[in-house]
Amino acid sequence: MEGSPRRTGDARARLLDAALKAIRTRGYEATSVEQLCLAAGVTKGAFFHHFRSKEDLGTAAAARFLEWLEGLFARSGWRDRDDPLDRVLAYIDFRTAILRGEIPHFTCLLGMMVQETYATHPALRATCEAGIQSHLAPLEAEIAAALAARGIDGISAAGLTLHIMAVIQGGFVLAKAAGGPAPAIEAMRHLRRYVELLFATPDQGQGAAP
Amino acid sequence: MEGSPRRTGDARARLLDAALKAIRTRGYEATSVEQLCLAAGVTKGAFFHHFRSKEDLGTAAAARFLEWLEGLFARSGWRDRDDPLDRVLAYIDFRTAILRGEIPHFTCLLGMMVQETYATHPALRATCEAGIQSHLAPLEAEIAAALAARGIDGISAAGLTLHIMAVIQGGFVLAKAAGGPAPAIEAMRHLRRYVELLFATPDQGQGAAP
DNA sequence: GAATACATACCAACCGGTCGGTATCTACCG
DNA sequence: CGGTAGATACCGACCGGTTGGTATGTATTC
Repeated sequence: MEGSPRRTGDARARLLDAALKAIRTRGYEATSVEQLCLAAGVTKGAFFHHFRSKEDLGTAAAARFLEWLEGLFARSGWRDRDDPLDRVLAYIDFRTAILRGEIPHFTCLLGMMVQETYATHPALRATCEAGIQSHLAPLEAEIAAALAARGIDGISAAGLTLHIMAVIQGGFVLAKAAGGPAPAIEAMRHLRRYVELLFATPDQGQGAAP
Repeated sequence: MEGSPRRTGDARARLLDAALKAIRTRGYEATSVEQLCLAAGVTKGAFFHHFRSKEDLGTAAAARFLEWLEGLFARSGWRDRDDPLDRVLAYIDFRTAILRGEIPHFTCLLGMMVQETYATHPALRATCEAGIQSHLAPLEAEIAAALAARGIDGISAAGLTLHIMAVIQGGFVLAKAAGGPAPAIEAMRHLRRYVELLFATPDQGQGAAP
């Protein structure tokens, strides 16, 4: 009776893990619930016990991915520096350091899924957008602090945060096209240089004459 | 010879047009050949007369998209300036100017499709990669010329081209997440500033303000 | 004994793809 | 000039397999 190895209770987690891998590899639409069940070693009954629909699975997968991502970034210690600018650069450096190994291991489930579903599954689109925003919030706070510390105005923290995320997401796209992380790494190198340049510029915010 | 308005012969073009729209809206996997036939007003027989398979349609759609894109950029006249750097900036400006209207009208079929197929359809992945490279080649040439003209080394034209494309593709991802082009426009603004900063050599003041 | 956590069996709709047939145009022959 | 053989363009019924989803049954836990 004691220590009985219960197989029950883990079906949901196994399905979610399978979903993360599958969606990051083949995308949301190309991932069928049958394949997912097969990969997770459960049956369809288990799937629809834990998820009302495939879309519901997508929502849960987005949440799970975000959890995993936040754990990863928390462990990286990118916010441990004293200077806000150093934290921003540390974020970029960590993002670059992640770019190794197999493509599905470093790409973004939210970015992939939102592209497939923005026009067809409004709920999934909103979930992905919220997830990205949630991940970006602390970065934006650090950028705002860095801008304030150097007295730079004329540049919004939100805008620069968006730009950074664009380079990251675009890097993923190019990595998939190239079959490896090289283009993404190159793009991140330029991004770092931009941030350095931006904060090194002696006098900023002269954009009076467009 | 002349004149005779033949209704036949346009099925392929209609299918391709429908495919461009559908893939840019819902993606490759979520687009079924039956939906395509319905949208194009033809039957399945016509589809499989012109395309061996759905993957073949994907290849043809990529080629068609590239054709359309090249026509668009040729008409924009971004290479008409005298200075190579101005051409690069004109490319960025045109890319920014395009960011209007409905999302499927300005996003990239190649970037979308390659993400869905990089792991499952190697031929489509290669086609998309080649298409992106083909579009980028003239931009890279202008960047190389601009770097040479200012005597800037330590920066590769290919790398900077990749970075620019990453911002563009990432902008599309964020636009789909946000439901509008605003984040993409913001990212492009930063990209332009980066290129300006990069080419503005502090000790060599070449003030060619337009 | 009620709720939870699954498994099994099943379904209608849809998927990519095939196949036999037809209408139209072109090439060549006489 | 008419006839016809062949290629091209397209139609629409059909196929086996897969899709997301359901209905029901059963073992375990609280």
